[in-house]
Amino acid sequence: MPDTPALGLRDRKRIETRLRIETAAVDIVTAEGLDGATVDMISDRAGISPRTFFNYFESKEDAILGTQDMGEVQRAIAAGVASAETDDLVAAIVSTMFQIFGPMAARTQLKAQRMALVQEHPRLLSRQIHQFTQLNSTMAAAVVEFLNKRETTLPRDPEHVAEIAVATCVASVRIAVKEWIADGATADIDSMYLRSIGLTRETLNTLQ
Amino acid sequence: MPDTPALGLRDRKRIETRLRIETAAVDIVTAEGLDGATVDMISDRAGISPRTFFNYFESKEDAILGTQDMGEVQRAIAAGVASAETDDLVAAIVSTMFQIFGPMAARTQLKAQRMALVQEHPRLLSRQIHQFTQLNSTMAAAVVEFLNKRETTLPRDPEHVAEIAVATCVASVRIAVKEWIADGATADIDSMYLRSIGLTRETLNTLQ
DNA sequence: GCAATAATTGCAGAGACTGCAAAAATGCAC
DNA sequence: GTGCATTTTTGCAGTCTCTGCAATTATTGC
Repeated sequence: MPDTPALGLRDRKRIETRLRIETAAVDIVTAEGLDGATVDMISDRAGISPRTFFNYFESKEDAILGTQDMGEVQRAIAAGVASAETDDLVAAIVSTMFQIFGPMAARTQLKAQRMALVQEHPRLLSRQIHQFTQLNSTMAAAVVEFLNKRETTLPRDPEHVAEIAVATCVASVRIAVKEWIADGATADIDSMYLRSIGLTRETLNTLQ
Repeated sequence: MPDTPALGLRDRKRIETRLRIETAAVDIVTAEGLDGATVDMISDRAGISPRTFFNYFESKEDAILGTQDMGEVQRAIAAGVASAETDDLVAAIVSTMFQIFGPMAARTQLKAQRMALVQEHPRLLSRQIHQFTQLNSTMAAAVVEFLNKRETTLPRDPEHVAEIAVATCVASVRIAVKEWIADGATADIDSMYLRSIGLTRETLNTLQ
């Protein structure tokens, strides 16, 4: 780990404010529904002005989803797939996703609450899919790297094959998470991971 | 084909108005960009009041995408997969998609223009993905049917495997279309279909 | 033609979001 | 701690999307 550059008061406050907004957003939407929650209400509970809300988030939906710095996540994903120790592509993709999103998903009440909201409100799901779509190309690029390193015979069309591979794995993670939520969000990350891999394998067998 | 029940003036006008709105929306967005185009401008060109615009479409994006009756499409998809003559699941899914969306996509200038817009504007893409996501469960159900009929050994988890299978095939269709657009939208539907199948096969081989 | 039904419209209003410039908070050098 | 530069917050005015409601107009079946 590189030295944390000793965040000053200004930065710490910013992070804290951001979290306060996210929490307020999720709480109010949980209580009042997606349309019942207004930016005014959220700002009010977070103790900021409505104008400041939009300094932190582009939209109400982003605040609810807690859109984090996607650049950060992108770099983590690329690094994760590239440095995977396995030669198994499915395992490389899925485990990278779990390394990155797993801790987010399972540890805090906020994240669990948020995931439930996403299942409940199609509009949020759509926005989240949009975020993931932006990640897909990064992941696909990392997968092409992966293939370049290990396979002697590359697919004829590595970029496009990589995109489909990513779509497949992402779908299996999404479905494992969906079931995790349906089960009351009790199981641990490892079992989600295993389930996700299992689903992918079964699907491949079925499709072949 | 069942007799068309001889649409009256009222219904014909409605269909025509709907089309005028879609066309106006696509034209103006093409010219002015997604944010440059307002509902007022679109309504104006379509010769209706802004209020009427919202009688036809829930949002600006829907007008641009020309959201058609999804119930119709859902039934067509279910029927298509169920009645596929092949035993090859990938072929069944992909060819059904092409049967339904192919004619839409390739025949008219409007549709081609629309597809270009979707590639260009991430916000539209995510909205469209969202629409497809809603189709996914219908398709997945049809796939489970398909598996029930043909496979002696069902996957342990047919519903979820079906969802992932659908996601995989949809992704390959999406990417084939994307490349079709990139190539200037010149190739025919058959070559898109073959390309889509080919991509899926290559991906499966790579992932196995 | 006439009544029933459906489509269009205007209007008023809520809510999301933006640009701008003033005010407050913070960081840093002295 | 004082003063100055930089950020952050905020208020305000304004645009745009979208909704409910009630009046108006068009289509239909009789």
